[in-house]
Amino acid sequence: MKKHSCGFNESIYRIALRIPRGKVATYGQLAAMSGNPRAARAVGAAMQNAPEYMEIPCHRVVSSTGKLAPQYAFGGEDKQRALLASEGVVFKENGTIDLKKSLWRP
DNA sequence: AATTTGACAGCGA
DNA sequence: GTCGCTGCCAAAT
Repeated sequence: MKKHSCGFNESIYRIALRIPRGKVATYGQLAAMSGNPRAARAVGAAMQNAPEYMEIPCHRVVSSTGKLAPQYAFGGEDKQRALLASEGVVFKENGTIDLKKSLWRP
């Protein structure tokens, strides 16, 4: 046994991996599931630190407003949008995610 | 050990 | 309906 990263991050990764394909979860939602409904920002930080070998679908994690991550996060919102759409996520005309239909429901 | 940053969320004008 | 500011948490430097 050894100390991996901090427990908080671990919880976030664990939940993020539970997000089914075709659905998306908000940072605040992951935060609430990990036990800190106010740690939405910490979730974002955790995602940024998320090791690639974990294969975390961070592209399925979006803001509560249905807005996607900034350009520097995935190489372009357009890219993330196409990827999510490819998985079955429903988007609105304005390019934001339709959380009404694609929000992950545990 | 302390300070600053950050891929947010919620409320108000 | 759009735009901006504040508040919260944890990690990294």
